[in-house]
Amino acid sequence: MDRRQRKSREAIFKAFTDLLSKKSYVQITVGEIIELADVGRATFYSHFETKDYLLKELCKELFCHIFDSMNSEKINHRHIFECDAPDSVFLHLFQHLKKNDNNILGLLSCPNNELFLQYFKADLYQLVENQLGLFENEKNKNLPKSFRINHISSVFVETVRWWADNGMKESPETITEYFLLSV
Amino acid sequence: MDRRQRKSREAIFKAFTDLLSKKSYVQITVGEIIELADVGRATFYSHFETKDYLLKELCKELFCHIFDSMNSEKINHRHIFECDAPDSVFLHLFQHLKKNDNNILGLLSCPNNELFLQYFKADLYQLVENQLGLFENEKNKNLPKSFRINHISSVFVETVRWWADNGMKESPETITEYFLLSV
DNA sequence: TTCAATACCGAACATATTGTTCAGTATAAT
DNA sequence: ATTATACTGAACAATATGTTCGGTATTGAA
Repeated sequence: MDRRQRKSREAIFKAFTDLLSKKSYVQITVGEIIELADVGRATFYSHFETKDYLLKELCKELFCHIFDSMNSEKINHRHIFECDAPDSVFLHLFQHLKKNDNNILGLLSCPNNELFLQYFKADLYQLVENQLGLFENEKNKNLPKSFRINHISSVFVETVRWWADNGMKESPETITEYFLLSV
Repeated sequence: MDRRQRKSREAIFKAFTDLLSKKSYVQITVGEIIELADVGRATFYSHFETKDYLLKELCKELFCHIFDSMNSEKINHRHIFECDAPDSVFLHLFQHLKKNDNNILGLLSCPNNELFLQYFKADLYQLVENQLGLFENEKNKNLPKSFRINHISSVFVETVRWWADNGMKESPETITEYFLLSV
């Protein structure tokens, strides 16, 4: 990719995430983004069809980052620890969220974040589906599969939201425990 | 209240809910509402500060309706059945939702419904808090109270959302069972 | 019935945002 | 050095929001 393109793209992302830490998605205008990113109006629209697409792209980047680093960490850990604890993948996710890379938590807890949650959950569904066996017990074994996937993903998101709304005082380990106890 | 006021107000509500059954909240413009309601622009703004306030008022009316009728039904039932089944209040809620009064389900499952969910949950929290004892078990008894209230309310909302997204094929009784098994 | 209060009308208005266009300029790759 | 391509920035049309105001119609009370 052309260096100019990359620079513009990154400037827009940076401006966008900076603004997201201050106000909610719907309150942010394209005018603000390009002013902060210091790029021309036409440049913005040559990169992103609309503001929604920008959010979509941002989510994609975030999840690539989180899931990739999660996978690589998992592979690394496998060399150190023999055990592959059932909850490790969610613990990792909570740990990444605590770092709050790129204001992802702001997106989770701000109003009018439905669009973001949609993307977040879509990725989460895959993860949960792979780990579905871990959550099976006497009570839930007869519930429809799609119901259980939706349920577990939702509980995860809501756990993060509660955590964020209450100042993230608990450690990732504690939150993982809360999550596993309530799911 | 002046009859004219009442008529305008109801015309606006009706137009709004009609539009909500066809498109999502953000896609609806004030212009469309007043055209369908057949009221002047100034009239709309003399009734509702913004479109968001209109949604807020609509939610308020819906919940008053649901909660009130729930309470009155509960009182009526108490005369017939001696038993006050622990799940009855949620079953009642599911039943009301199945009727889909005023396209409330459209609001639940449409994109960009965060604002509505906010109001929905706020009312739900009260209900859940009152019924919190019903959900206590060995696993969750040590979790923070606010976490549990948020958890149960979220699971309720997500259960309804899943139900609606899958065509509401299950009966309110079945969904109540799903809810109670997974919460 | 009369009358004062008030809700409504509707058009015009200022303001803000979105997304497009285009001619000119700067930068990259080869 | 040349060609291709990305950026600029201002202008533009289109759309939506929320306000204002003079005139009209309805209401509720005397």
